[in-house]
Amino acid sequence: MNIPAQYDPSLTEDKWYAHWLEAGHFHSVPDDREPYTVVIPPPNVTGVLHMGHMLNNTIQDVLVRRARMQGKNACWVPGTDHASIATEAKVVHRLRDKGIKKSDLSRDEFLEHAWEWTHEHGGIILEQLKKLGASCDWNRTRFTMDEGYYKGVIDTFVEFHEKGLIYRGVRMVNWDPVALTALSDEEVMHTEEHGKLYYVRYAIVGEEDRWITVATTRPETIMGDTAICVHPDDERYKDLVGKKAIVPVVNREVPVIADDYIDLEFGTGCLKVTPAHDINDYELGQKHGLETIDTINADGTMSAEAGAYEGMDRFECRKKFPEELDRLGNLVKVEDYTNKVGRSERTNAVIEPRLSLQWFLAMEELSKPALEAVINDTVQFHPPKFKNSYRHWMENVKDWCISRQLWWGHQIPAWFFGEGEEDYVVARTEAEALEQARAKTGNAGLTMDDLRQDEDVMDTWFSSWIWPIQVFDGLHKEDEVAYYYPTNDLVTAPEIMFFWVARMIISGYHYRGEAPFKNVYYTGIVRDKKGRKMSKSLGNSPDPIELMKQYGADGVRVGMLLTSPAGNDLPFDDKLCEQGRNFANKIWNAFRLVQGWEVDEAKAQPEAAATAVAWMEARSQQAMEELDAAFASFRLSEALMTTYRLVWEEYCSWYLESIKPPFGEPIDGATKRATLEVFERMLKLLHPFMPFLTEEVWHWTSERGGHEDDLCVAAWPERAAYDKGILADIEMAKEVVTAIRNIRNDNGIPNKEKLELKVQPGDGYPAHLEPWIAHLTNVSGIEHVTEKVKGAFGFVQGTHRFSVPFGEGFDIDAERAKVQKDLEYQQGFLHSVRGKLSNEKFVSGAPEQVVENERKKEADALAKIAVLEEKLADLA
RNA sequence: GGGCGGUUAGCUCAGCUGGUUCAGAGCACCUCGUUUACACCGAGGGGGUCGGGGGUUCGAGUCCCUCACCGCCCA
Repeated sequence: MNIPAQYDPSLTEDKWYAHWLEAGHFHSVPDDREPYTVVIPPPNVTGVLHMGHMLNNTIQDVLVRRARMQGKNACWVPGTDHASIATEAKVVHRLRDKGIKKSDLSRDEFLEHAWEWTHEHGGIILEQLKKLGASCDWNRTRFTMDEGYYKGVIDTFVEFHEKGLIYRGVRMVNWDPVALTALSDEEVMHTEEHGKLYYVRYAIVGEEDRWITVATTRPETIMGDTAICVHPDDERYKDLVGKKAIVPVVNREVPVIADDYIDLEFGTGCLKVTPAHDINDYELGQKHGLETIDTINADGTMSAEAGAYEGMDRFECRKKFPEELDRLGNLVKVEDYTNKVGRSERTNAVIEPRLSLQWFLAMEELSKPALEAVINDTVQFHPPKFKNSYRHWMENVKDWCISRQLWWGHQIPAWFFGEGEEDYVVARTEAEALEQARAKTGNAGLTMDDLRQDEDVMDTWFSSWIWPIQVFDGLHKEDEVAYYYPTNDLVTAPEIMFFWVARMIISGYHYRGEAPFKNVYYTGIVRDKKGRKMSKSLGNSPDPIELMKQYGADGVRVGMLLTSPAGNDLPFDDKLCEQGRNFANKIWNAFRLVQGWEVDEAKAQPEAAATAVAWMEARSQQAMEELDAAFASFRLSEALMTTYRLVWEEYCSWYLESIKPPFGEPIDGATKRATLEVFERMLKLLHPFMPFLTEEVWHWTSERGGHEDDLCVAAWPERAAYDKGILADIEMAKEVVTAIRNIRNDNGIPNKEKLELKVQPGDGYPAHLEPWIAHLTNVSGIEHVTEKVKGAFGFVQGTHRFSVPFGEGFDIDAERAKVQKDLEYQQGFLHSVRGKLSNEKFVSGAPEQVVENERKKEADALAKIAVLEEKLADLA
């Protein structure tokens, strides 16, 4: 058998993935086992895999694979999100490239294009996840607009409407003038931007040369002003309240009103009130019964109300309008100013607050159990710091604007039959709608032609908020949802805590009476090494598929996990994947070594090997204990690191070196079997992190039968009690080995040259480790002596004194200097210990155990100092 | 403006209820090494006094106050 010296992922990964699929290892059906369920955060249907998906899905796969091996009925449901606004924007863009305007198409024609796009791109990202090794149950793949899911979304709308929780109302919404739709607050990003602050004066009616000056960042809205507002306590303007001011250019008389909403310090202390274009002004308008004049069209151009400016872009108008003000003598001054501007998350367009008729879901009552669940840890957040922002948001939750002026999505199931505010019905189907409309109007002759369905669609999140339920068709059937719901863990990004996580918890309580998952693991953002967010425009985002080609999927998975504790951003560097690849290679080579040993059953097990086997057994048990603890608290990078060190440090560097038979000689059967057993156990522990490599090696280490023998479904190793004594003993012995290696290193003594080792044993000296030490240090033997050894290197471990007699021509001065340095350190240490012990308050105040420890430290230090002083005298 | 989190080796991070040499890990770095699994390697090593200041305590990265800086969320 000739196994290549380097592991080549390209030869194994596709092979094993196909094998697992064929074996049906990822497919789940309800049975009598405990379920372990994860629903994927559905990526946008037209998206391509980026580093964020890599991180997120690697984590999910680790959790799912581990659960599967633990004997749970693991079910990871994949799928995609129709992503209403993002997808529609892409389709519009693509049509534009072909010279087609959305406005030239009918709704049906447009949707045809959108579906075409969806079918073309819909599968890509899921195929990419397979490369990563994601063990999703692909038979369960869902899409938020597939038939059953669509129906579920419509049903929720109708049901909430029947309950009176969904209502229609005129509200100030965040308007995206590019996408031509309303957005929820969560879809608006606020950034600081440089602008100007314009000071504009308005003439007061009936007063000679009396003016009132306001400061505004948005002069183009002046034509929509319907009042001037001052603070009721403001002495400067008190006498003007109740008078009228003249809006420049349009020469409209508006009242001067007073309201304590006004900030006395800002600008001039006077506010122009434009209820149509500012949320606060809108509220002021409501309160004071002001007129609303809309001067801006849906597409961001000026409306007919803007007179000569009609049709001009709002930003162009912002430049031009002040010029006219200046000519008329109304512009007092212009200052540079920095203020917060809201932009659309999707189109980056500056949001225009706009009044419109939208659908809303009343949130206050609905969200109460969802708030409680997170506060009392029924749903646990990892890391828990996110609980605070969750609470803050939930305590101030606003009604959810769920309508969007788009075509791609779930069309709102409302049909209008007249122009009156209440002239509509909400129903699951056209037939139901017609029936209801007939009843409502009392007109039995009404036909579908008399009904007009609402053009709008629902917010994307209004479909994904029922994801953990409806992927199992849980709104319509009980069989599967009863088994899989609630799911176990959700892995997602903190950015969508409000968009998605909070709302899933809300709908979970509403529909199932319990939260949809027990744990939420928040990943961080994958950044480049300079700490910048990865983005297309910066071109700093590596192509995950290329990365996997270069380092193997296992290498990339390890790379993603190495430095990303929950909630922390991940500064990504190819180096991390390289480390992952190197680790894979290390495991591969450990396997090559072990596999290559010929066994001689007649050979007795050497003592050193017996010691090593006992130690490795205990050490791997201890590591499993640590691993379980790390998983229990979702510290996955720590879990990986524990495994990494167990394999590389303990198994490869210490264990294998201590059982290696001399060159060309066979190994005894007992040692070989034990070595393979631990190795296979480690393969199991590694499998969730590195599924491909481990499955490959697994099939090399033993004869494997059918699919049920795959590592993918092998039983997770059982924990057992272990010998802590040998762990401590070996730690001491390792120090001895290192000390001798140091003597060789410092004095240029080759490993091949045998050394003598003498020891004056102290209390609890583990003599049984001597063969192990001798094996690793190439000493001819370990001799017990009762007196100090002259002419030797020396070191102390615990109370045991070791000596290595000098060979030919060693550097006595260097040795003396080293001993001197050591001595000074010990003296310093003794001094600090005695400092504590001579402190009356310490001795009386500290617990007995602590004081006792200090006394022991003192004794040890004294012993060491005595040895070192002797040594120094010896070397003089 | 409100809220939250952070500041520990060159980098990324551990460090739970204050007390064993607790100052740790991985990577990077330096020295040595062509020993028959692996140079995608091995052995060894240097490096931080825990952002600044103050306090509580016998004792503080670990608790409290304060300042500075950074990040995130919300308005």
